[in-house]
Amino acid sequence: MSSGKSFYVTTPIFYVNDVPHIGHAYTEVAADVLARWHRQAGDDTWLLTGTDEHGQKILRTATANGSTPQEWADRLVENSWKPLLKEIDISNDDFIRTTDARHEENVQKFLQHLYDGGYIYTGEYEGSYCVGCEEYKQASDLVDGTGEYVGQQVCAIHSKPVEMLHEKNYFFRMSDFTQTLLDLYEARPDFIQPESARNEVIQFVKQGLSDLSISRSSFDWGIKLPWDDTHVVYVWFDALLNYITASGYGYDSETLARRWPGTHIVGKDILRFHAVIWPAMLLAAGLEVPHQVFGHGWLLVGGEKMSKSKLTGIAPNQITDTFGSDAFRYYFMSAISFGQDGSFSWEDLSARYQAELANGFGNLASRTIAMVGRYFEGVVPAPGVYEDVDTNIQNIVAAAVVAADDAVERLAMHEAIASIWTIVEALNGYITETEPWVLAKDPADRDRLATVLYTALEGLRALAVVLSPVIPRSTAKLWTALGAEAALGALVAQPVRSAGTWGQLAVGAQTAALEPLFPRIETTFEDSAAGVASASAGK
RNA sequence: GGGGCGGUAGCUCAGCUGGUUAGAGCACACGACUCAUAAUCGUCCGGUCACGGGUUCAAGUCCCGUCCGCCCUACCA
Repeated sequence: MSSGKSFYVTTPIFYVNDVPHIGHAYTEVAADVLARWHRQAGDDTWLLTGTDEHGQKILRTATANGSTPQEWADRLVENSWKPLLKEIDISNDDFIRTTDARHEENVQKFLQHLYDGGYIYTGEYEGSYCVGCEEYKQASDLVDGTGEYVGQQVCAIHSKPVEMLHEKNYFFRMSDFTQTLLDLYEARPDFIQPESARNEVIQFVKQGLSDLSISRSSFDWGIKLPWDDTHVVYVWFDALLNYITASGYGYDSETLARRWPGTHIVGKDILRFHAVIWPAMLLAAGLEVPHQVFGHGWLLVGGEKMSKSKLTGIAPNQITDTFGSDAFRYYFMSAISFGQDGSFSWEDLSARYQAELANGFGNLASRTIAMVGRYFEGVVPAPGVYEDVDTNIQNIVAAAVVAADDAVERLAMHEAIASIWTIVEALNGYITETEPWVLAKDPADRDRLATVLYTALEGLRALAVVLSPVIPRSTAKLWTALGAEAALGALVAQPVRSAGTWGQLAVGAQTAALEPLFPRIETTFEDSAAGVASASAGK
């Protein structure tokens, strides 16, 4: 399992104060599908996710809820975030919290290292401070005043003027890295993907980078600067470091060398932090920059970025409760081009579930297993002489596996699934064309019948293996029904890159009856515009 | 204001470095079949490729402009 090359993939860490929505789940699923695929490919895979727990906002909510920030974070991690991972079957190898000792201690080491290297200096931060909010405001948070404050800029929340305050801060010399970063983007076109994201970052950096204020002294819920404990480190500086503090930085150089550099899957909103600030931090510390930063798109509901305030925010369990985790994973991975924005609608989800999972893949498994049960007492029959229609299937399977692996390598999960689906379509056509139910009527066609059903079973075997990273639950059921485990071992241990090699299913193995993998679901949409749907599982 | 991306069949989207009659899935209609989750298979229907210029033997595909949509514009997520 660990003999292959390293594949270290990360998700952003959840800001614990957020409410889990399908956007979080989407990122997690994408990273998880990649991780599962690489694991089955034999790569030395590591999937990291976790939570970001520092910052003034969390301190404030915790206080408002009558608890300490640590207790507050603990509660959210256990009640919201870990359950989310379970709900959508995320196979993370580690879960880091920014309040972990391994994180806090080594963030301090990192800071000290930069400080000693001369990359951090004392400066003065100047900003518009709102006394009501007790925080600095950006220009976008200010509006024109009215009434007695006409002509002034006021806080959008309190409608009162802001004060210009000066505060001693420590700054990171990020500006030093402007050219180095541009050279990096130039030398490694795949460093930032997709192309659109790369363009945006390059244009931004070309304007020149400023130094970054990395400390705060107005509150204390954060990691203290080792040389000045009146300051805590800026939350992003803290958060980004999770990717290396989780894998040995500062305490286990062997593990760090084995994992790092990693591949970061992020939403395009936080691309800049990962593609600009983070590499600059690493360069300053003399560490390798990430292998790749991939910025995926937004999920759009009704053509707009979904949001709670517009009632388009959707909790993952609204979907999984009705359609199941596999359907959730399949839908978002197949229906949306990874990297681009994608439209979500209940109608689309429901239609694809029905057409692709239930009628396409699920029914293919049902009809095949049922015929083997009926015509061969459930025993995998020995194939006879292969004809052109049969070898054609073999070729399609082999080609699909190669294409899928190539697509996953490019993080194009949607393309991978499309390639895999050519097998589903080919097999459904194959069965219709070869008419095993007709062959079954004449004993003289017994051999031919065996060949046809073995071909269908082998196709299903390959499908189970390559779809396992995407829809782990249903493929596991299929694997059991195929009676494959005895001879081949666990599904998750099946080497995905050789899934196309024909004839792996053991002749004589006992198959088992299969309940519908994706049962028909009757849905009604009461108010699809608002993203509200009621659905009930039908039988 | 600056920057990025997009505007292709009813819907969701493919169309790479320009090259024969612009593709897929879904939906719709019709036909075949009955192993299967009223599933499957086949066929038909459907587009002035946002708009206006330009380059070219040839443009959805390159250039310019216009209109429309989404996003970013960084320091306490």
